[in-house]
Amino acid sequence: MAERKYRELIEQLKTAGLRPTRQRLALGRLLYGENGDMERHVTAEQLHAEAMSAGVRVSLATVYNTLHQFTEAKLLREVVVEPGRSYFDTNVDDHHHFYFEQSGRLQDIPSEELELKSMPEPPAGGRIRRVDVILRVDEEG
Amino acid sequence: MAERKYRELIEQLKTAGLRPTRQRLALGRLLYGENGDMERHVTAEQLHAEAMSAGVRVSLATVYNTLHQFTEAKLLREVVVEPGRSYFDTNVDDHHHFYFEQSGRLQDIPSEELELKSMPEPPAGGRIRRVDVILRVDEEG
DNA sequence: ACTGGAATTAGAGAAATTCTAGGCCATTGA
DNA sequence: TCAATGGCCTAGAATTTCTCTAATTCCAGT
Repeated sequence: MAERKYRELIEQLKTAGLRPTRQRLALGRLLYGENGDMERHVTAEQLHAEAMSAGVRVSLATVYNTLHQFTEAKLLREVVVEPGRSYFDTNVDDHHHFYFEQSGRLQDIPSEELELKSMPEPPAGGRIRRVDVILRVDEEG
Repeated sequence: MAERKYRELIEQLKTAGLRPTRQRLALGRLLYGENGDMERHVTAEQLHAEAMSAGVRVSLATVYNTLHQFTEAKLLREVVVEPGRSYFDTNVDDHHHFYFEQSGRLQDIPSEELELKSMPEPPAGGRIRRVDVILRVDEEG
C-alpha cells in the first residue's frame, strides 16, 4: 500500500475516534492495500483467513469488530445479499451491485450506470439514509 | 380467507408440484387469508408463532421448508435486509421496499413510485433475474 | 517508563437456518 | 376402496454466522 494511503488510514481512524492499533492497521492494509483501488467485497471469514495466511495474528471477533467500526466510520459499506451472507465493500461511493447467485460473487455498478427516475417520499418523520440496489444475475451455463 | 383464494392456492401448489398438505394449506391460509390483500412481511419465526397460536401444529423446519418452496413457486418473495433477518413478502408483483432500521419494519413501494432510469447490461452470459431496491429509512425521534 | 482506559483475545453463547433419520400421509392405480 | 409408493413432516441435532464476556494486552499521555 502506498505510504500516502497508509497515513490517510491512520488519519481516518483518528477522526473516527479509533486508535490506530496493530490489528486495525493490518486489516486496513489488507482491505485497501497493495492492489490499491481494486474493488473488494469480503466477508469477515475471508478477511480473517487472509490475515492468518499473511501472518497477522488477529481473532475473528476482532475482525467483526473492526469491520463494523470501519463501516460506522464510513470506510466500508456493508452489503447483505442472502440470509447469513454479508459482504463488506471497500467502495463507499454511491454505487450499486450485481450479485451472481451461483458463485456468490458481487460486482460494483457505478452510479452513473444505474440511476433512479424518481425517489419516493419517505414516510413522515423519516429520512432516506441509503439506497441499495441489487441486480440478481443468473449465470447460465 | 375467501373460498376463491383457497381453491386458487390449492391450484397453485399443484402447478408447482407441491402436494396440498394440511401444513402447507394452513400456512398459506395464514399468509394470504383473512385480511386478504394486506401486504405482509413475515419471518419464519413469526409465521411459526402465528401458526402455534392459531392452534396449527407445525414444526419450525416445515415453516422454513414451506416458505422456501412457496418462494420457489413464486407465491412469495424473500427480502433480506440485515444479516440474520429476512422477510417473506406476500406481494410478488414488481415493487420495492422501505426498510425502517429502528423498528425492523418493511413497507412496500409500488413499482410506479420508483423506477430505474436505465438498466445496466448484465455481464456476458448472465441475465438479470430480479431487481431489489431497498430504501433504508431513519426514523428520527 | 508508568498508568489508566481502550482494544484484543479465546472461548462460550446466541440466533437463524439446515440437516437427518424415522414415521406419517396424500396420491395413484388396481 | 385399499394398499403401495414416494413425497412430506417432525424433533432434535448440527451448522453457520455473528456476538458477548471476562481476562489479558496494548496504546497514549504524563
